[in-house]
Amino acid sequence: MSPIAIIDFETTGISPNMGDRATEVAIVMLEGGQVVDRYQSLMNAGVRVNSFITQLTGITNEMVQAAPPAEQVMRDAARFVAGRPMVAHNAAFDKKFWQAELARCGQDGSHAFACTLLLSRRLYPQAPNHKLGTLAALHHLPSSGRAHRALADAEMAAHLLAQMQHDLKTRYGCTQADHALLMGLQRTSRHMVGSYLKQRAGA
DNA sequence: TGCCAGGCCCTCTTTAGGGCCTT
Repeated sequence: MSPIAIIDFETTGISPNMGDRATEVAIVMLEGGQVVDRYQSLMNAGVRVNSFITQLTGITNEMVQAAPPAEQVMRDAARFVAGRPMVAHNAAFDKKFWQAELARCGQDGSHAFACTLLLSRRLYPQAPNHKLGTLAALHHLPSSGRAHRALADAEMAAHLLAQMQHDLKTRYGCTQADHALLMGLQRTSRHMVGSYLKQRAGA
């Protein structure tokens, strides 16, 4: 199965349209249910990090000021992804920052994003909620660092995706739990999930 | 200091409102 790039951004806020910028990015490459490669870097976009964000993430102004320029980091990140299909938890958020930060260095960010939040709502409707930490605890996924740091969250999302691929194979008989199947599943109404997966399993 | 977005999804819905999720 071809690799999938799972990405997570730490940022100064929730909206690049309102001037928020990325402070850290991590990308984990998942292949055959295993993490096979990682990229992580803080980045300096020349903006201040407020106290709420520092408390949430542990990322300080000093850390950001000492980091490489955002454009350099984003070029490296794009090179690392190399056009592979992408996944994030609440992908609408990370996709916005991926596109906004790449646009600042004149690069195209129109990658196909699958979303573990949307997929979780379809595969695990019984979950108490669909926060990344809750789902990781629910599935007894390994944790590898402080939550709300990019690499730890990207790895957690990668483990969640691997769990989903496993469940798609063992519970629903989907032998090809690839990115195309995930994109189709997240576009499927939750009432149609069973018939969609049955159709894909038989394909 | 306090505030900001936006797509998805549910329901006491569809000519709408509000919670969830991300930082």
